[in-house]
Formats: sequence, structure tokens, C-alpha cells
Amino acid sequence: MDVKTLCLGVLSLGDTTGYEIRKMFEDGPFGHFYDASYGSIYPALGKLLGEGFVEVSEEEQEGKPAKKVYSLTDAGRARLKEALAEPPGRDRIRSEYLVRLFFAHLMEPQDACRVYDEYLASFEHLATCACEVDPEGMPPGRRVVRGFGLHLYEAMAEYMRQHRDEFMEEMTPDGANQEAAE
Amino acid sequence: MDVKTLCLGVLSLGDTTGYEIRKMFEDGPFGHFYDASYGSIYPALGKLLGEGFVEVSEEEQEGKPAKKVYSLTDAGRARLKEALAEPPGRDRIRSEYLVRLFFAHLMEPQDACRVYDEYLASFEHLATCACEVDPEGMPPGRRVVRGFGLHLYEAMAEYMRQHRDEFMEEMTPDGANQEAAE
DNA sequence: CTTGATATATATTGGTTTGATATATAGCAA
DNA sequence: TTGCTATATATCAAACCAATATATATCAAG
Repeated sequence: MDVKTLCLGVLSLGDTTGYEIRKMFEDGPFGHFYDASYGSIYPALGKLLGEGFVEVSEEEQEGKPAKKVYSLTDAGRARLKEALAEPPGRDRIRSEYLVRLFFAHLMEPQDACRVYDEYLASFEHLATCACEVDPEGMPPGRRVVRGFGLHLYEAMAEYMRQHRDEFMEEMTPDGANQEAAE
Repeated sequence: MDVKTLCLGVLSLGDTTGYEIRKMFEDGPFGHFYDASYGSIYPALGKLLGEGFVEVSEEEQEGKPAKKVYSLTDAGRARLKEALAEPPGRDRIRSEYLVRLFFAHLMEPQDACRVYDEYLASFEHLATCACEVDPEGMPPGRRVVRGFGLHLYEAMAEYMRQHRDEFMEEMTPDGANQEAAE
């Protein structure tokens, strides 16, 4: 599964530009389970164009630079279906937060506590955002993915809320409070 | 957070080889929240050696190739602490499974159902494995990370078990069973 | 008793991806 | 009028991954 396939997938939802594809991975529905940057999206679209899987129409705009609106061809739709039929590789996660928590005993206690609270807050935020997305009219798979994400963020936030006090106490033993110590 | 920092972290748990560091990211405790391949680990160890953050001692072995056992220097320990104090970037996930479920309506129903069941099974497996790790004697941060992972895998498996029937029915409408149709 | 698979162990290479930056224009706030 | 944000495309060095090469040992299957 490379960025080319991801682009085909995004384009299956409607014609769009490289810029907007990137935004989909940043805030949009894809951000929760994939990532891609300009440096991979633009070359991917270029290759797909050369292979006949997408078409492009340049739309002049006043003020802003000209848009290149890409759209899927029939060959592209077939290619996407083909790629989705391939066996999926296992999930990969990269969490700098969990790395820090894992090594919390090597950090300054107040830094570790800040990381903990930031991480908890990020899940509460994500859960709120995921909650606002209306599943009405979604195809079943997409609805499952939305519910899965929402359930996940809530479970993560719940776990971190429940174990917060325990962690904070163990990180700052024998009354070594953040401010007042003496 | 680059692979160099990750290597320093692994070495803070004890002296080891590049080969074993890789295995830590595959099966070991790090696999749940980070990934790194040989092509990044060996060059990272080489650079760390040049920078004086790690030392190496070649251990000849009969039969097998000579081991290069790396160990952290004091400078390396300081560098690790420094790196952990930097603000963490946001979590990144790459799930080929969720991509497929998102586009399940473009797939053959039986393929989509297989992906669903495989994904569910993978979480049940991960939960079982995480359950077997004894948190006794772990520092608080590491214990939180373990509990977090376990809680997460169980929540994911639970969600997918609960919505399985719903998904399967919606994927194969009006009695279009996998085998017998007609 | 040899073939193939698996495991230990280091290392490299080609291709992909990231993160940052460049270019260009407009709007809006300080 | 300076700086910030947003729209939009594009590129580049550095980092990174997946695959492969090398070398040896063990163990099971045929």
C-alpha cells in the first residue's frame, strides 16, 4: 500500500487537488489511520497521470495559483479495486508520546507529567472531533471505521484518566510537589 | 525523534546488538508503539559510535558471526535525557486494514469480510500477548504503557466483535451468501 | 543424507517518504 | 507595512523501509 493507492482512494470520493488530498491526511477522515506529505503526494499524482489512472484539468483562478483538479479514470478505479484486494500489511504506529512515557523514569518528573496530561487531552480532543462526524449515509465500512476510531479515542482517554493519579504520585515520590517543596 | 534516539533508549535497558534492537521493534515491548528496520538501525549505531554516545565490544562466537555488543556511555545517557525532554510530535498511524475497511464498498464482499475477521483476530492475539507480560517491577511509566496497550487491544477487539454481524449483513445484502446463492 | 526452512548476525542498496523550504498571491490583523 | 494565515504547486536533502547479500548452524522433512 503506497501513496499512489491512497490517492486513488481519495479521488474515488470525488475530484480534487493535491493540496486538498494533503489536508485530508492532516485533519480529514484519513488522518486517523494514515499519513502522507506533499513530497509523496505530488510525485504520486504525476506517476498516476503517466500510467493513465488519473486525469487532470487545470482550473485558472483569479488571485490564487491555478488549480490542478485530478479525477479518477476507469483504469484508475480498476487499479484501486485491485490494490484493495491485496493482503494488508500489519498496522504500524509511531508514538513519540508513548516512547516518552516508557522512559518517564529518565525524565524530569514535571516534564513526564506534562507529557501525560497533553496525551490525555489529545485523546479527549480527538474523541470530541470524531463524535461530531455524522455517520448518516456512510457505506458500512466507513461507518465501522468511524465508530472504531471514536470508541478507541474514548477508551484511551478513559484509561489515562483512571490511571492519572497513580502515575503522578509514583513520578513524584515523598511529597516532592511540582512547586512548593521547601 | 529519530532512530538514533530510539537506539539510545533501547540501550538504556541493557547492552545489546543491532540484531536484537530490531527484534525489540518486531516482537518486543517497542513494537507496540514504534518501528525501525535494519537499514536505519545499523547506520544509527554507526553515527552514535562516531559521536561518542555508545561504545562497542566485539564478541567472537564459534559458529555464528561475531557479535557487536553496544553499550551506552555517560554522554549517551545525557543525550537520551535531552532528547526525551523535547516536545513530542503527534502520533502517526498507518493501518492498511482500516484503509481497506474504509473502502470496503469497493471490494468483493468476501474479501472485505476476511479483512474484518483478520483484523479482529489480530487484536485478540495482541491482547493475549500483552496480558502475558508481567508488570511487576516495572517503572511507573512503563507500567502505564503496558496497561494502555492492553486496554487498547481489548477495546478494539470488543468493538469489532460487537459490530461484526452488522457489518457482515450490510456487506452481503438480500441473502447473497458467500457460497450458496441461487 | 541432503534439501529446505528457520534462526543468528551484520551490512548495503534502491527506492520511497518526510520535513522543510521556495514560489506566488491574497486577505486580515496588529 | 509588517507579519501571519491560507491557498496552491513543487522540489530537495536527509531519513527511512523493504529487500537482499553474506555467512553459519540447527532441525525437520523427504
